[in-house]
Amino acid sequence: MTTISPSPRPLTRKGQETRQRIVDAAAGLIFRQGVAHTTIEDVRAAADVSSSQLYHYFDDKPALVRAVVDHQADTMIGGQETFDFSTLEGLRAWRDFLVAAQREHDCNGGCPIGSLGGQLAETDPEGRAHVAEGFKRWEATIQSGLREMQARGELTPDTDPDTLALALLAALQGGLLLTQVKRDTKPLEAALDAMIELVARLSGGSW
Amino acid sequence: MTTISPSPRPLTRKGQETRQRIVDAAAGLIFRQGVAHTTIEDVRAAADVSSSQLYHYFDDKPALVRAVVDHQADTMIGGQETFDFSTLEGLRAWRDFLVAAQREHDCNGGCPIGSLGGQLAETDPEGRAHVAEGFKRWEATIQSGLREMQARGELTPDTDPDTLALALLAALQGGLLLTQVKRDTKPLEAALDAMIELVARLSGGSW
DNA sequence: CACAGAATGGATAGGGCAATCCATTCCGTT
DNA sequence: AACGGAATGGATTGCCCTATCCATTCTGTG
Repeated sequence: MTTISPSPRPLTRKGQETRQRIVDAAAGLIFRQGVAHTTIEDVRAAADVSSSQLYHYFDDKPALVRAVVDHQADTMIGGQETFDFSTLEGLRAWRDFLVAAQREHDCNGGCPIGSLGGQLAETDPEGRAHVAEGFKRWEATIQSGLREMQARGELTPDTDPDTLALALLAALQGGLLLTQVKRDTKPLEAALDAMIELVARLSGGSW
Repeated sequence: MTTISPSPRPLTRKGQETRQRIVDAAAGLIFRQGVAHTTIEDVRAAADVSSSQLYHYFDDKPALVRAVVDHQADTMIGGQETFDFSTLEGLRAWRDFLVAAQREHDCNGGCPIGSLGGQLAETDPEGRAHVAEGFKRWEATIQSGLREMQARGELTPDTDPDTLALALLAALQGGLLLTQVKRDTKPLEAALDAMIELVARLSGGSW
């Protein structure tokens, strides 16, 4: 579900499949090697297409990268629909899931969206906008959980669920970055545990 | 104070000045445009040196980038020596300082070290190691503050100050990343306020 | 002052990579 | 079956950028 889609180019089924294959290949390569070190030739080979196909479906490399950003946002957000952000148990299950996922990658790659943010923010304004949009959608899912929590009276009335959701997402991003750099899941664990602990304590105090 | 310095090349005063000029120029450019979009030619022009000088002082571009990482770590950590991490007022003053600093840059650039981490982690193992080292030093200053706080009895005995310091740093990094991507200081404020609120509440509860 | 090594200048090679171009083939529609 | 547009193939262009090379000028030391 791409939020920013300007040109409704006519695409046959086969075309959509090819396009998707390109995006998938690009997403994998970019996740593993970063934007700058992923060449069009790399993507071309990995997706098993010709270079003209790449430029048939995408105007240029930045356009492909934007498609990857949207794709990663879709994947990431979709993969978390199973978690319940409106209970402490749900939040803790989410935390365990995220930590396990990092361990599986040996702490490589960081956040599929966040790491793109750091790479694009100062060099690709449009790409940055797409990342911001992805974060916004992600934030929304956390927000709705916390709002529900508050509606049930399990969160202090003077707590702003939206601000708390933003803080939670920030802690997650920072935890992932530190984990990626240190190749150790401790930072991610510490960051999420701390924020969840705060949520727990906000079920009674004031903030 | 570079922690990793293998080759003690003989340098005259003039040489050191030139080298420093190169690192300063590179640091500024990289902060503003990222590693990949900063060319040796850019640095050469900004530092007003010849290309042979660049390769006289640095083996290659990655080596220059490592020097920049160390330089940014020194700068960042040095610039925070004035803050007292052992009191809530100190932490809040630090928070205000960081937020103000981001506002001054119009939320551009993100964290001088953290943003480098995201760019180097998967493509430059040595660079990543330098970033990790920088974080380690940064962490240490926060740790000592929180330990002192605990020693004064202002922090619950069953709180681990080192883990809390790590969480604080993670929240900061995530806040900076989101702030950079959204071009809005709210994420940084939310992240730091949340963590400081937790610290405040850990002056009485259990964790 | 003479010598060695450091510092500087500038030109250039050489590789990598984004993007273009011209065909050719496939596919749906009438 | 014929037509138009989509999809594909692969060669090629042209630029950007890292790194090297050789020559020349400083600077400190004995």
